[in-house]
Amino acid sequence: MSDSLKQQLVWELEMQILRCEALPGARLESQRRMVARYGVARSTVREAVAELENRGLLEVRHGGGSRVRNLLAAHFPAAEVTPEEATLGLQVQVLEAREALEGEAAYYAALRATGPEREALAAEYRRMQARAVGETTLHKAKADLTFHQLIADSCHNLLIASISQLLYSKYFHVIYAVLSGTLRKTGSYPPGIARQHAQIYQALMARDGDAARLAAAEHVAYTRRHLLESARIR
Amino acid sequence: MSDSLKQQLVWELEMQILRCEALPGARLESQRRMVARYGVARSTVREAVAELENRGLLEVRHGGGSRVRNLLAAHFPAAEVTPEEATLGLQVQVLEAREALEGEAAYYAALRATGPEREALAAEYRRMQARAVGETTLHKAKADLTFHQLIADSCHNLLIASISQLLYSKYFHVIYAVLSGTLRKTGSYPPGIARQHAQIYQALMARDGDAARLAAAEHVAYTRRHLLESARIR
DNA sequence: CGGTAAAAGTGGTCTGACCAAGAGAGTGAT
DNA sequence: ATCACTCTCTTGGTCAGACCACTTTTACCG
Repeated sequence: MSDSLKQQLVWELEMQILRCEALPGARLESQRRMVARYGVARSTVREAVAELENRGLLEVRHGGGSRVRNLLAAHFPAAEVTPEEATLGLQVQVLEAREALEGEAAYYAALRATGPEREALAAEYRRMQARAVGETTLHKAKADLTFHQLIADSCHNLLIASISQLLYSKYFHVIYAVLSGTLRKTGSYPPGIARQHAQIYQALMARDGDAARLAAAEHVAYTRRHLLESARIR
Repeated sequence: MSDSLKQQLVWELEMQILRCEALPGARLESQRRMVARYGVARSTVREAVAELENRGLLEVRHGGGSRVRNLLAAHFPAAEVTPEEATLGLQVQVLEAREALEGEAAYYAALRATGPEREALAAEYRRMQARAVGETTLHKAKADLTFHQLIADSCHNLLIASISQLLYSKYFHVIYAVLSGTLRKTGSYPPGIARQHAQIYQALMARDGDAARLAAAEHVAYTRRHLLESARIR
């Protein structure tokens, strides 16, 4: 017994989401474009999209398009951590999580990133380098996270992409405190950071998963060492 | 901010189900009749119905219409109890559950049954009386349960109606064993049964909740006494 | 560079039609 | 009385095209 056209479209769109072809936060293709792509009626598209919205996978806005939801967001309703809450202990915890997460993200991104994703990584890396001179600490922190989120987005693991997105958004002030605290105490951007970004980037382009994982983990470990040493100097 | 037409219809239909205006197992109004009743487009109706199907409240069949699902069925996936499994101990347990359930069902049905529901109860009661002569035990058991299910359906408590439906269908062979076992041992239909049905019926028609509850509970207690006495004779 | 307005894009709803599946009624045979 | 079969009607599924309402994007002006 074959499934209805609507059900087939539901599965097709669901697979796109699960396979990270449509990432959390990203716009889903418009209903009219789906009509053209799949050759079905707009009412059929609407029913399929409505089912995914109902199941919590999509957020649909009248006139505003449909977006893929972060499926973990509902399980993590904590508010964004404020600068005042960004204690040293919490900074260490966030770095621990990042070390575990970003190593694996880099590993799989090295192996799985598609052509367009690699190009996006290259463009973002160049943009990050070009802006390394003269940018404020806030911009540097944001550029760093944009780069890492791109890596997470390119590893084709919906959980890693979703967790990264939540981590970087909810704990942005903690991550920013790590960077700005280190800068305040050492007077300069730690020189290893740029080198490590380069190592991560080169491993990604070389599709060397092990090297990417090592470089990413060392990148975070290096930051943690700096953080703890700076805390000791006080 | 007002809700969409679809959302309004979803809530309207959901309320019908929760208020027992559309009972578990019953056919929902067809899509075309909803178009006429609510003055909205058929695609709007379809989207509303699809949402309720997706949430598990409805079962929709191509060409076969939509039916209200028993929301407890999914939590009670046990198969129907077979005649061989209908032990004396299980018969007693079923009677205990019936005593608790049917007393409350009768109470609220007495207070809440609508005009058409009272008419349906009256018609079913007359039909049950008319067929009391010459019917097989199986028919008598089924007529008895039809009457009690009607009472449950008329009490406007979705949980009571749903539990009753599951109890009468999954444990039909246990309930039938109670009746046929009593008949086998005493040689006749216990005379109190018809009188108790009459008492229940009269209390319902008089909208006497307390009397209905008492009569319904006594009806089951009487059946249990007979069952246990018959078991002792063996 | 910022603000505003217009245009374009998007979702929501509608009308009317046609296709496909199932339910119910009627009839005949056992 | 029951079962099987056929036909009709009802029901859901899908479609094309149109229009309304909301949001986003673009272009222009100060």
